[in-house]
This record gives sequence, structure tokens and C-alpha cells, in this order.
Amino acid sequence: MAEKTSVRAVKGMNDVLPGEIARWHRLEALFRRSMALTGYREVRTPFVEHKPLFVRAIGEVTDVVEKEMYAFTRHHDELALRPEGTAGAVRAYVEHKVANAEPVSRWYYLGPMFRAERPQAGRYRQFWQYGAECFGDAGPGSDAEMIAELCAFLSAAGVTAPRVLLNSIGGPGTRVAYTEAVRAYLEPKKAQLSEDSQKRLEKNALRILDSKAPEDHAALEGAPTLESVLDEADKDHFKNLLGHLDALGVTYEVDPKLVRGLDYYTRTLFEIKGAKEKLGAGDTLIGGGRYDGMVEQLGGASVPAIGFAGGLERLLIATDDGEKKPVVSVFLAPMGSPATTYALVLARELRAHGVTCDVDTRGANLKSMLRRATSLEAPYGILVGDAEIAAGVVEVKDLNARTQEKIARSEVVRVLADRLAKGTP
RNA sequence: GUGACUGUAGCUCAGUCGGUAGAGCGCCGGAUUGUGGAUCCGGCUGUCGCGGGUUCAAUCCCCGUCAGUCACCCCA
Repeated sequence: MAEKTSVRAVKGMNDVLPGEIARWHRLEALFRRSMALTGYREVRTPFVEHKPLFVRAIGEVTDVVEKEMYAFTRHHDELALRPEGTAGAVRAYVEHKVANAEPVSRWYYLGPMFRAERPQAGRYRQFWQYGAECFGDAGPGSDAEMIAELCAFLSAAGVTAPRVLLNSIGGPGTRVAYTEAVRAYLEPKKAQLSEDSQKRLEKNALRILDSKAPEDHAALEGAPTLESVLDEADKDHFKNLLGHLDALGVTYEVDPKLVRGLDYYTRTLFEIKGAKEKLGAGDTLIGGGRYDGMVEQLGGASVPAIGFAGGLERLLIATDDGEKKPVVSVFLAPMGSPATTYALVLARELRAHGVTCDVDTRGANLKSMLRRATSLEAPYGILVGDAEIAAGVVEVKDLNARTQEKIARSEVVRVLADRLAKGTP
């Protein structure tokens, strides 16, 4: 039993086998393409950071740092596996004094994050996030652009009917003031609240707003609205954002109760949701928002920023399979040992010309070699035996058309490279 | 972290009101000494998740444990 468990993957951390990797590659390529189109460049930061970085950036009383972090001590360093990407990106931005080198920085990232939660559909302990940060632009235009491009990306990926939810929670001062206002309003009604919300009242009263419990909804009737505490500049920012989105043709829903769980957000806050039928409770595809105070808080200059992050596994659930791609273009089936040597040499030449190929070196019979060629969906097969070697030719089989022709060994590399370049199959 | 459900072949699942298991798909071989996906024929694979208890006997009943799934919490 002990031996059995030791060769198991860690709970909530999954293998991606070669059979499913094509779907990942497809989405990753689409994401990189979308980022490149918008002038974003990739940044890679470590998977491990000093734990206090996350505590400071994400917030001491958030669930993510309180109970979901993989934290450990190595010698005298308090370290943690990154639970999200923004903290590390901001740290790198500050550490390398990037603000001094350029006014605006557009960074994206793609990689695994770690959160010790109970696994569920679309929620894992190691999961992949794609995300981006735009530093140095306080204008609502950058908010709108980010949201619009995300919608285009999701649509290219094949997500059906994503919903964009939007809200503004004002500047850092506003957030604190509003949290206090909500707390003060609900304090006398504490007994009516759900058990969870009674705890939230002390810890983070703002979170009661997006509670799912019906009794909380009732208690919130008549609560102070966010709008009542936003200052003119905040309102202006939000109004302009909506205007830009309208012009861009993005449909959205303003949701005054959208708050989100990370403490660092200011002003714009958004979420993009996918189909509940597929994703279940984890239907949030992308979450993001502005965090104008964070760069300064982590020791940098006062630089505004906005970012987002999405879960790749959730996107995989929300999208259908792309087309199946052949594993290789050419499958070489040699009959006999001299033919295997011959095929290995030929394959090397083909690869040198950029042709992907697989040589079946098992010494199996032709029938089973061709079966493999079929399962790899190779468009071409090359059959070689003693007779072909003696004749200086090779049998080239079009595996889709089921036709076959003899081609001179001296010609075959050029012929196949040409045919494949034309994209025939 | 809380609660519910599930755990039988590589995959999807059936089954035994307790007497150690089976179907489809897949895989392998043959029909076709060197020609694939269709068809036909044949074949292989299981510590019935793991540990313990009850019993003459447990895959089936009971307890525990691990894993998975779903919901909550929270979030991507």
C-alpha cells in the first residue's frame, strides 16, 4: 500500500498525456498569438517566491494566503509555491526597475500555479494560468482593450457565449470605506445572515455581497451601494470604460455585487464566465482588474496597472476538440534488418528537410506496421524491402487515397518534401 | 477545510440476494510468406482501490483508509 501510493501523482495534480496535448498546444498558441497582436511579451518568473511577497500582494486575510498556499521553510527562508502570477510579475517589474526604462510595459505569462484546495471540476491543486499585466497606463482605454481582446481570444478558442461581468470598486480608500459601510449596515442584522457570512462580517464584509445564500440577499436589501461611495474620478473612469466597450461592440453586464477575493484590486474589476453546464461551480474562465496601488506597495514607483488571469484547464473544458493532427507526415515500414538500416538513413534525410517521420524498427510484419501508420494518421507511408533496395526505389503509399507508386530512392526526399510543402494532405 | 456519492480488464460499464467475474471498445494474431482503417475467426489482460472485521467462505455485508466525482467555502 505504501509502495502503491508513492507512485501516484499528488492529489489534485494531473498528468497531461500525449494524446491530449494537442488541445493544450492549440490554446497556448492562440493565447500567445492574441498577446502578440496586442504588443504583449512573455515574462517568466520563478514558481517559488518568498512567502511574504504573496502575503503583502494578495492580502493577509484572503483565503488564498490563509489556507491555500503551499508554504515551506528552506534553511531560514520562508518560501511558497506561487498561487497566482501577478505578485511575481510585479516583484520582477519592481526589482528590475523597469519603470525607469519604459513608460508602459505589457507582459504576459503562462505556467502552473499552486493552491491547496479540494479538487473539483476545473479546479486543481496545480493548474495552469495564462495571464497578463499592463503597467504604466491608468486610462480606462487599457481596461477596455484588455477586455475586448480577451473576448476575441475566447471566441477564437471556441468558447460559446461568454459573459463579461464588470464592476468598479474605486480607489484603495474607497474600498476600505465601503467595506466599513457594508459592515456597519449589516451588523444589526447579523442574526439574519448565513453562518458563513457571520464570519465574513468580521473578516471581510465585502465578500457578503456575492454570497450565494438567499438569506444574505434578503439582508442586503437597502444596503449602501458602491456607487454612493465612488468619487468623481472613479465614476468617470468607469463611464469611459463602458463607452469604449460599447464602441468595441463588447457586450457586458455591470454587476455592482462583483467583488472578488484578492485584496489588491482598485477601480475596474471584471470576470468572464463560461457555460455552467460544462464547468459547474467553477464557471469563471477569467478574472481580472486594476491594481493601481500594488507596484508602490511592493516598493516600486507609483505605477498604475491592470491584469487578468485565466485557468487553462477550465478553458479546455469550455472548448471542443480541434481537428486531429497527424503525429508524423511519413511513416517508414522496413521489412527486414537491411531495410531497417536503409530506412533509418532515409528518415534522417527526410528530417533534415523538415519532414516529420517515424520509422517502425520493431521488426514486425507489414500488416501491423501499417496499422500503426493508420493510428498515427500519417498521410504517407514508405515501404522498403530487399527487392526495393536492389532496384534503387522505394514504395510510397498515399495512405488516405490508398494508392501506391515506386519512386527512385534518389528522388524520394525531394518529392515528399515538395508534396507536403504544398499541403496536399 | 465541510458534506454527499462513487471505486470491477488499457477505456466505458454489467454482475454475483456472500461460493474468487463478464460485455462492448481497444490491443494482439489469423483469414491475405510483403500491404492499413470495413468484415469474419481466434486470443490476451484483472491482486473486483487498499487494510482490517464478520463468516466455513467476502468483489458483494461492516469499519477504516486512499483515490475520484459533485456541492459548499473560495477561486482560474
